[in-house]
Amino acid sequence: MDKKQLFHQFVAFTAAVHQVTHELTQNVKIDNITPVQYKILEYIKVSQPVTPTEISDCQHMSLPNTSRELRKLQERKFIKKISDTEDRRKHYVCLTEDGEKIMEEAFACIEERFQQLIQHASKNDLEDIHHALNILDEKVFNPKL
Amino acid sequence: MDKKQLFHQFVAFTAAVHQVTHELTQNVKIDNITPVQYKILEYIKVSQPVTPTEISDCQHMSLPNTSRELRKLQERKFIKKISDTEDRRKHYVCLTEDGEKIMEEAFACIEERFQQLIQHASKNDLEDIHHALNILDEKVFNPKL
DNA sequence: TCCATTACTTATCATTTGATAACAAAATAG
DNA sequence: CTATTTTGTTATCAAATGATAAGTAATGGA
Repeated sequence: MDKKQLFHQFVAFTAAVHQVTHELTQNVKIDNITPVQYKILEYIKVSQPVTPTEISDCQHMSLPNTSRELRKLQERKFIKKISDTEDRRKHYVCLTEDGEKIMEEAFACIEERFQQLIQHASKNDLEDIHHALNILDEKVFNPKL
Repeated sequence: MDKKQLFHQFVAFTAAVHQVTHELTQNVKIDNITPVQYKILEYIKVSQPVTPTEISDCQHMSLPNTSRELRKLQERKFIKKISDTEDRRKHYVCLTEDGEKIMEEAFACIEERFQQLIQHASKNDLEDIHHALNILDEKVFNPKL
């Protein structure tokens, strides 16, 4: 396996991944939420509780801009902030009940589309996919130091 | 393999893919080019010649906005337009020599980072990765109808 | 106690991006 | 030939995002 060739395959693959994730998420239309706000909610949903600094790092945006978007999400009652009892500079961000509700709906919508995507896969195919995801995760996308 | 479980693995995987592609491309800093413009150039690079309509569809942006960005890229001599001799409404967009140059540099930069990412992979690992990419492409991301 | 650092907020401004209307030219269908 | 459709452009406006300066409060170290 030539490493150069593998790179080209990798590029094509990531392009396909971006394309498909776009298709899966495009019809998730939460009322008046911007793409960046959705990304933040998605991150909170799977990682809560998180601090603004973690969101900032992970979503590649500055802390002031993160703070602004969090304020908007808080005003709309999708998230809440709890300050750390140890270090009172820190704030933990969580979804509210409303926030949980809309994110569960969003994920359900994405899952439905995902299931359509693999509807024709056999039991063996599913095993293969599972295994392939593991391999790539382990050897490329989540390399253990 | 439970399909629900597979979905969760899929979500985590795509998040990791986005994260890694961001890291691979983040230090590609072409002088004064916006993210959207870079995306367009990347698409032209791998698919040229392409029409504005194709770019518009593929990059999920309106034709007027596509046209605007193409004009800017043309003003900076990164791309050129050639009209179809058959159907003179159509314009084929290609990279100029300058455009080719900057995109080759960009890809070289990304490839370098990619090679770092897999530097510790054995010959067998590379085979595994190659195979895993094929499986996923075939069964999930480029499903043949 | 004083100073530096960390975590976060507020405010402001510029740029990028998205949305839409109006238009022109070429092709195509009736 | 005329009407419609396709392909693309220009112009304009609103909204989202990015960048930066300045400030607050809590922590921790000298």
